[in-house]
Amino acid sequence: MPHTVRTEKEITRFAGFLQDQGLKLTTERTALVREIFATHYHFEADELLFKMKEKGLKISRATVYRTLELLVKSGMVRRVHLGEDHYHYEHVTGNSHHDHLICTTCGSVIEFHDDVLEQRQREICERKRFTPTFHNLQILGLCADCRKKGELPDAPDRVKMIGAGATQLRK
Amino acid sequence: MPHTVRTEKEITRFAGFLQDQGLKLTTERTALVREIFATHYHFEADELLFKMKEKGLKISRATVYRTLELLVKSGMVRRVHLGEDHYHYEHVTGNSHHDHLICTTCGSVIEFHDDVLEQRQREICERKRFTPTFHNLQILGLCADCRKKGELPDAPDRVKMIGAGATQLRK
DNA sequence: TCTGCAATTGAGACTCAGTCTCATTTGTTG
DNA sequence: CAACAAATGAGACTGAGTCTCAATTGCAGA
Repeated sequence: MPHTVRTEKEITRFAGFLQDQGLKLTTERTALVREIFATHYHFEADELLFKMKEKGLKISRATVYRTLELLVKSGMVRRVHLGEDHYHYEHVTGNSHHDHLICTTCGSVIEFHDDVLEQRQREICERKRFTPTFHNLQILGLCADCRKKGELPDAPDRVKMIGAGATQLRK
Repeated sequence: MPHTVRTEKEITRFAGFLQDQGLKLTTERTALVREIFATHYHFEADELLFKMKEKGLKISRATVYRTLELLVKSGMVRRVHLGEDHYHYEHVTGNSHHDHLICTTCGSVIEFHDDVLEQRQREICERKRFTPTFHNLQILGLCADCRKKGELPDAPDRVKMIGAGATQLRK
């Protein structure tokens, strides 16, 4: 599979970040960035580990987590809560910030961005003399498809997720 | 320490819920509800376990988690993410829903509620034909006090928390 | 091109929140 | 008060994520 121009650009971007920090661009890091930017949904750390293994690249769990941490620091990847009890990751492309509608029945995730919401949040912070750096909004509920199928909303504490994912990934 | 009328009322409410479900009101559950409704900040499950132990009531971890689950189901307690990698809990009193401003420097949590924000979220859901059941908004940043002290905002992925809490709670 | 060495890696031990099991105990209904 | 389902405690277990340390590797300078 040929690497797209896009992913190669991201590798260059990451290389620049690493250089600035006096860190090194290794083959493992390169492979991980390539995979992450070829993935267009929210993924879990262990899922990424598993996919690398599938491709015959043996990269340790520690390296996966370490690289994700660097990518988050560089701003190229975001770590998000999607109603489950562990993190998901998503790559950040260009215009960047968005929030999530999460279907508690089928697990699908709809991204959205709304300037009115953002502006109102800034106003609230101002009133409370709070300096925001980041925010995180998940709306849980039932997507149009599940609604149509006559599903009933789950209790909000019982969010099950579908995943492109692979369970029992370890060892 | 005398139990307030308020907490006794909550016990009655929980008893009603349990009865409806064909479940039993045990001494452990009563003690936990009392403690939870006497606590006016966001607490962790292990913190609750530890406080019970401190009071000489030995209630197992399993019971603490099981009771919290029931309380969440009954709507009397809410499980929230506060930027850390595990859950916090808060009791729900009366008018209920709010969101959180979380200081990434000192860990303080400011609650707020804003109807404009809520209304706008409903509009967004409508436009996406999504049926919301619940939402969750955390704004991370720097509180007024930390701002005054000249603290700089942490990276958003590095949220440390103060706690009224007790580390090394197990066993 | 080669060298030196700090940065990086992998393997696996470890942590920590949360779940599960099962033998024993307890609340409630008849 | 008996019967029995529900609940409990102890501790084993799980799964995500972190840490350690010896071995390896990228890269800046000779």
